[in-house]
Amino acid sequence: MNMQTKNVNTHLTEIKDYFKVAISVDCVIFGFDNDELKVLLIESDLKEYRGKWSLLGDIVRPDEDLENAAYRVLLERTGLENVYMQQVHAFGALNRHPAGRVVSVAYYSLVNVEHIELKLLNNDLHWHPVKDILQKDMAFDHKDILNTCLERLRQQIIEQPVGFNLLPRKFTLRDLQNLYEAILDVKLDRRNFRKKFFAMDVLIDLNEEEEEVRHRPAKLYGFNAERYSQQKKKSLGF
Amino acid sequence: MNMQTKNVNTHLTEIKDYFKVAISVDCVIFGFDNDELKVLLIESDLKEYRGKWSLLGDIVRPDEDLENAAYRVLLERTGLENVYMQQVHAFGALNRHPAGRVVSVAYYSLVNVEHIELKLLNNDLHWHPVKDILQKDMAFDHKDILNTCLERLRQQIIEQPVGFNLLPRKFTLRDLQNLYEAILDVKLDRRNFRKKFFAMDVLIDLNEEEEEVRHRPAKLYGFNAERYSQQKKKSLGF
DNA sequence: CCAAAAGTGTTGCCTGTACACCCATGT
DNA sequence: ACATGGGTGTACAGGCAACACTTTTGG
Repeated sequence: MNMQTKNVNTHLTEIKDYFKVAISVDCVIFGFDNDELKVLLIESDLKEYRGKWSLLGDIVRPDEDLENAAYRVLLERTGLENVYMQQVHAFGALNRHPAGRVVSVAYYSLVNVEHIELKLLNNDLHWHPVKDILQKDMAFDHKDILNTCLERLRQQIIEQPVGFNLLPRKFTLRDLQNLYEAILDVKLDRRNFRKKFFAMDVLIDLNEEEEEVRHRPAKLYGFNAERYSQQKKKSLGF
Repeated sequence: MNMQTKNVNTHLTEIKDYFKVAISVDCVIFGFDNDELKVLLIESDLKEYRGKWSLLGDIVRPDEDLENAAYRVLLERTGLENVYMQQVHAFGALNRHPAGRVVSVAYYSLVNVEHIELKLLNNDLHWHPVKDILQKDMAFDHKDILNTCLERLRQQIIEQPVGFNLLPRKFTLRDLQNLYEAILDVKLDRRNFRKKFFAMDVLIDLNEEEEEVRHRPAKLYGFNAERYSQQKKKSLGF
């Protein structure tokens, strides 16, 4: 075998290897319930990760782009469409997947848990408090992915009011503040918090109140999506 | 043309029978010269993009992770190691590559143009003012990638003093300000700019001055990398 | 001595933060 | 009536932005 041929063959083999990779998406689906930030997980079906929790993901199909794949996973698993979703990071460590080379693109999304609950029954999905799950092992490098997405979420909600996506259509200011306190793991001043959001001018006063609470009922607000998009640039700066 | 020097893009076409999906990295290499933000590009060798400019990228090999691939591209093309680099976004549109499905992970890096100049001679790389290149067509979706990375860079330098990576080891405050003004495309107040950076405490007074200028010479400063890492969290907030 | 850019402080404003009392409801 | 959380305003401090004159060098 002469040098030239050898080089060519070697190279072709290597080139073929280049295509033995797969692309997947992993979705970090955040919800907010019971004043806790939660994440939607499934038990891993790989024997290597028996009993460990896994994010929702799938291989990207030849006929769909990355975003489509992420939305598809979300739709298949939760039945939800038109959800807030954002690409966060690509994870490509060599041995991150036991079956071979799989590069995964992580997305995080924010959903209203109430919209999902019914569908959970036919499914093996479960909401987990993020604080708890971070103490445990997860499948693959999903702990890394979760941490990275959580970090991004924290950064995001102090820059833009994306937190609304986690709340029901009607909510109280206390709900909103609990959300921020849970995600950022801080205590915030009630008066200053209100001032900030009223100044942002993204709340719609629905002229309704809570009911069945044993204290003064709080007013209910909605989220003004139109004003939100105008105000994207403003920082919240906690 | 022998096999060794052939470009990967050519291989893609040749072996399209085996084709499934490939992962590549694309590097947006920023430099700062002549008071302009520049980006390092190469002329595309694909006939589809004849005469158009392309980012520096390559297929990710089976034995390297994403970051390694990006550093390899940088090393091969510029001879530089230990460069500031950051992953920005994964691009996976269906038809972004004419030879087939290639998902590309974009990285941006900041280099000191002086460290590269000599090596450019043996190469078909060229620095382009970012402002100019954004007016022109680019190969693939590289304009998107460039825009996304530029946006990230802008965000980054107002949060952390990463701009130092674009400057020589010794620089004046005017250099630093020019850098910020060029990247952010704004005019900044000289006194406030100085105050801000002195307060940040990341500048080392080298007790040296410019020479051969026909006006009062400016003092030269260095960058205190140690203090920088402590102060990462502080915002600059322009 | 002229041109050109370097260097230097103060003030007002705006934003963030700390903080305490009265109000409406259910029990 | 009481317990519980809802709703509200003010004062202080720190950070940001606006602004003009003197200094040093080369020509």
